[in-house]
Amino acid sequence: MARPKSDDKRNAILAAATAVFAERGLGAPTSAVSRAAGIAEGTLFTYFTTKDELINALYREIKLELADAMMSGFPRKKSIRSRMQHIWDNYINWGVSNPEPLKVLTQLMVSDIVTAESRQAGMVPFAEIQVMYDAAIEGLVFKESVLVEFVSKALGALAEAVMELMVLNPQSADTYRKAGFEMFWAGIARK
Amino acid sequence: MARPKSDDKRNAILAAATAVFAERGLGAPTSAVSRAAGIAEGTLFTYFTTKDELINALYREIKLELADAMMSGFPRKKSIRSRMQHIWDNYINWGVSNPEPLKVLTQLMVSDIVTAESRQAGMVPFAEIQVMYDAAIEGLVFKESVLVEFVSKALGALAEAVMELMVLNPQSADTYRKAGFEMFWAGIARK
Amino acid sequence: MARPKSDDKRNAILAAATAVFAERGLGAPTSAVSRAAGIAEGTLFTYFTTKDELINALYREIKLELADAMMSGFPRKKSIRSRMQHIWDNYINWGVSNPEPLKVLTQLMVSDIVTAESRQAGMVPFAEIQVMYDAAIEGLVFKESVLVEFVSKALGALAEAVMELMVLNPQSADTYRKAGFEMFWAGIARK
Amino acid sequence: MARPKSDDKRNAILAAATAVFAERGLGAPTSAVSRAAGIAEGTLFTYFTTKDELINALYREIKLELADAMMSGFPRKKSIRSRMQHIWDNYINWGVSNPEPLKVLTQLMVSDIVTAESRQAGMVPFAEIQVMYDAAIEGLVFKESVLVEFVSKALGALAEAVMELMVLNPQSADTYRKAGFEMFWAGIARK
DNA sequence: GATGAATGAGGTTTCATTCAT
DNA sequence: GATGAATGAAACCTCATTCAT
Repeated sequence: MARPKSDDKRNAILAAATAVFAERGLGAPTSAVSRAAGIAEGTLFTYFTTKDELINALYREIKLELADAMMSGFPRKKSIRSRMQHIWDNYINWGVSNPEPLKVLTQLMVSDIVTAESRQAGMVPFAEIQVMYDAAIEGLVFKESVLVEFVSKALGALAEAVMELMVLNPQSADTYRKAGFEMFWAGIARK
Repeated sequence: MARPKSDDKRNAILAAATAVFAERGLGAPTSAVSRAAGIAEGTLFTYFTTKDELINALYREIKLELADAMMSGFPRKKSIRSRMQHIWDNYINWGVSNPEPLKVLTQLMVSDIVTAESRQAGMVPFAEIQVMYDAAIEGLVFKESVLVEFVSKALGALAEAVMELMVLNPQSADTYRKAGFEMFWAGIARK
Repeated sequence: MARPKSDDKRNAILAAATAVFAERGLGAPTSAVSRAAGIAEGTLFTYFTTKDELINALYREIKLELADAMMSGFPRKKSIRSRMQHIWDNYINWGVSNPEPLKVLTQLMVSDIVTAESRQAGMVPFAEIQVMYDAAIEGLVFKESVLVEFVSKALGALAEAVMELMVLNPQSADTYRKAGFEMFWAGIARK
Repeated sequence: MARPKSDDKRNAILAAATAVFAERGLGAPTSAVSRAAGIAEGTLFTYFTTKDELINALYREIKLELADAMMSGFPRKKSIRSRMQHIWDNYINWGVSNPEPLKVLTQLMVSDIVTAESRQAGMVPFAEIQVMYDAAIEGLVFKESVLVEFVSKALGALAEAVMELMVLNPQSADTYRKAGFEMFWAGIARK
């Protein structure tokens, strides 16, 4: 089935789903999504044959947006630490300015509805970051015991923790952001 | 006095709920839980008036088990680092040997069904750990910029990340565990 | 099965049922009745094998109370009109001072749960009134076209109407009561 | 524009509800209603969001039909007595030829499910009758002690009583009908 | 393609009744 | 006899999905 007519409509559905799922959880009815998108209940299903498919598409979409945000202005020529800091800052900034996608992503990450394929696909746009990790390991920038998958996992976990704290205590936001990155870098970097 | 409400049955329901929710998510039907517990559909509701109440009770229950696991053999007399390490190791061990409660807890933590009261109650058994954090900050063991809430959040986030990696790559389990704690400690400790 | 031990308990159940059904309708759960009666859920069923049986017993009970109230001080020696007036007044008084039984009775009268037998039984205590009606017809006190069953039905219908109005507009209570009886008597009596 | 919500279907549901509730009481399951209406269980809820709403709609519907029946051919130019007689006869005729709506209406009238708003709405189509009552009182056709609300209440109560008797003893139907109206009129009219 | 009424399986919860204690 | 936990059949209602318009 070729791509349906209107990309606008598809995007409206994805945006609506983000808002609705953020507020009511993934269990929210598709009717709420279509209403928020300003389309008929049935129309949703010409763009996504199934609620599960919508959820998987949403996962990939948010991951893509996140990757975009993290890579925008990526300082390819600067030091590993600078690049790392760039990723960290952009991630945090994105999360803080996009609380709904962040909240949905959090739920998506622990949901069984998201398939292995979608998770795979969600990692693709982060390829460049992976490449950097590998280079950093090969270039002896990271401790020898550190494994690539640990780097990204730790960064993600710490960033999420920091974002949650920032939301709870906005006045300490900068302290959290700095402490988080320091912990990350001290745990990764050689010496 | 008729049959008393049995704690065994209550526990059976909680155990069944853990297994069912771990496999099918919090959206799993209560009928699946009662079937798994070996009781009639209606019986579940003499122990928990509502599905939401069951979920909240389950949250508190798992938190309690986790606290038990983390505090068992807690070396009150040893150094902060040792005590920290103890908590870290026990948390990781508990998670690895209790994958179902861990999975359910992960979902519970991002679910709107768990009330603020339950979250409050879930923190009570961790009071001793909080006390230790405070002492460590006052005793200048932690960096001056570190805030208490950051300590626990970071520990939790890193531990979860490490556990996930351990499940995915069991052969690197020890490397992850060690790297995780090192990152945590380096990010927290003075000097 | 012989009459169970405690008549007190049986009466407590009946009284509780009156209160509960008056407030929540006949659809109210038996558990609410037993709670109001201060007994265990199961105990109710040693006194009434079935909810339907309880309801039928309640119907007969209320009818009996009503008959008692209506016949107390019945002026057997006075004129038909006086005796009629007595019945009318006592009915109205009973209804006004016993709103709960009245409300339940109203529901009982249109409910399919009350069997033909119960309705039959409910009429027995009113036998003396029936006798009076017959005598009045034979004695040419009533119009020749008036049929006995019409007399009692009309009295009941008008009395209920009057009671409802009295509850709505207590300040016109006496006007209603008087107008009601006048209508009844003028419609029944010869000349 | 998809299938429009059909009035036919709405009416079918209302008709089915009348039949089902007449036979089994207001406690009858909605599934019985939808089955009788020849629609799916869920469809009922696209027309009435709630069972209570269905019941309230049914109340207003029956009241409307009744008003229609009572006012058809209303002799606006004739005497008060003639108009009163018209209303009486039409009410009785409607009740006798529509036993199911009558039975349901009887239950509806004592049910707590019917809201104050619905009762208010149910009175609207009877406005013209009210106007006539007022005129009759002002024009000194009624006794001075008679209050408007008593007129309608008494008429309703007597008519219902008469209808019940007619159903029980069809061969005395005319006697009841006549006696009923005479009682009503004698109780109301001056002289 | 868009619409939204129709569908019916399935979900949570209630409740009359039973029966172990 | 009294108790109240246990039972499981409904009950009402929701919702993903289909399909007539």
